Amino acid sequence: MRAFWERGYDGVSVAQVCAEAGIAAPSLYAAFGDKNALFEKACALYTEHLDEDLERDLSAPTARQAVERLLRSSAEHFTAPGQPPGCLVMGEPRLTERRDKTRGMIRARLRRAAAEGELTSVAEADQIAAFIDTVLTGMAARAREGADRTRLLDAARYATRAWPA
Amino acid sequence: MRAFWERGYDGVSVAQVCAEAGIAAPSLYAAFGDKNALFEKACALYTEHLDEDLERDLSAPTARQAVERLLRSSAEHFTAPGQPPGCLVMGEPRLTERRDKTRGMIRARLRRAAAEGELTSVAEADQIAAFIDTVLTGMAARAREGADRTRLLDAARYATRAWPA
DNA sequence: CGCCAACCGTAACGCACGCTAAAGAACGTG
DNA sequence: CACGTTCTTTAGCGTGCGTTACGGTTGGCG
Repeated sequence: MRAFWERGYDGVSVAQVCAEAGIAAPSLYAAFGDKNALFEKACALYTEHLDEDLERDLSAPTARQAVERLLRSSAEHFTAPGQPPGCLVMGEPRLTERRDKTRGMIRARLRRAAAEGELTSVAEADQIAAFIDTVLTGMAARAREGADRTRLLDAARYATRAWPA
Repeated sequence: MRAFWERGYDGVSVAQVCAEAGIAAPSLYAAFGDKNALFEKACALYTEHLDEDLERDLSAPTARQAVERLLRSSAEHFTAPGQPPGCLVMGEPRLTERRDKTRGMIRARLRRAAAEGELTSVAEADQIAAFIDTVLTGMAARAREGADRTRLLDAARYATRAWPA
């Protein structure tokens, strides 16, 4: 998981995984099948607590608080010490499906806010969702190329000021 | 250039470039040297008009207008019809240097705004620069995975509302 | 101690890659 | 028409990839 997280599916060779894991290739193949299956296992491990964290953040009483929490915890996750910078899901081209899922949850939360009167319309909710998606994607990419936590949190803080109270 | 733009350096094989260009490998090697030199030529072509466009956008009278123009023209560039979606520079891990240059120009423009009193401090300028960097990076990534122009412009519009007038 | 089964590392396969040498075609010049 | 130059094509090199067959080692059990 660490290797895929750092360098992506195509950037990691099976030999490198074997070296980092301290085992030989046949053992790895006996345990996981092939590189694809190994990657899916790594993804499953990575995304294990992702949905609940997401739901926890998004369950805040107001959409503004929900987005604030989401952006803040994402910035912290993308720069967690002892872990690779960025996000395995955001950095992997083939995981479009998983990203769409997250986007759908954000959009749903904002549409709920529109239905509850916190936002003026569903259209506004979708636009803000697109904006938040963009910021999250950017934060992950910036983290991977070395942006530190402070800078990401700065970006997150300004992003939450984007729509009027 | 199109091939590298669409799929990145590692995602493009010399054989594919040859097929798309309608020439054989030795001709390509005679003309460009090797894959790296070809890529640098493609980058030079891509970035040819990039700095002037950037300076044109950033030369707006106020920093807010400068950022508005930059975000808007970037959103349009990332979704230009007949061209690959996204940005060659933003999508290529090895072009960190080029991205840093763009970031430096944005930060310089916002620091100027701080010096001129449009922003309250250099610290605020740097924070807004980090935010704008993040949004730009995210817009390029979102464009590459299929986000349409409308969505990117929505994100750009909300990003410009992030700091008070 | 002897046996069997499970495990592990070595070595190799087929393939695609970046790259290049040498054969062959096209073309202007005498 | 013959020739020399220039470009293109064919074919192949070495390397690293994902993957797997095989022989040696280890460890538990009678």
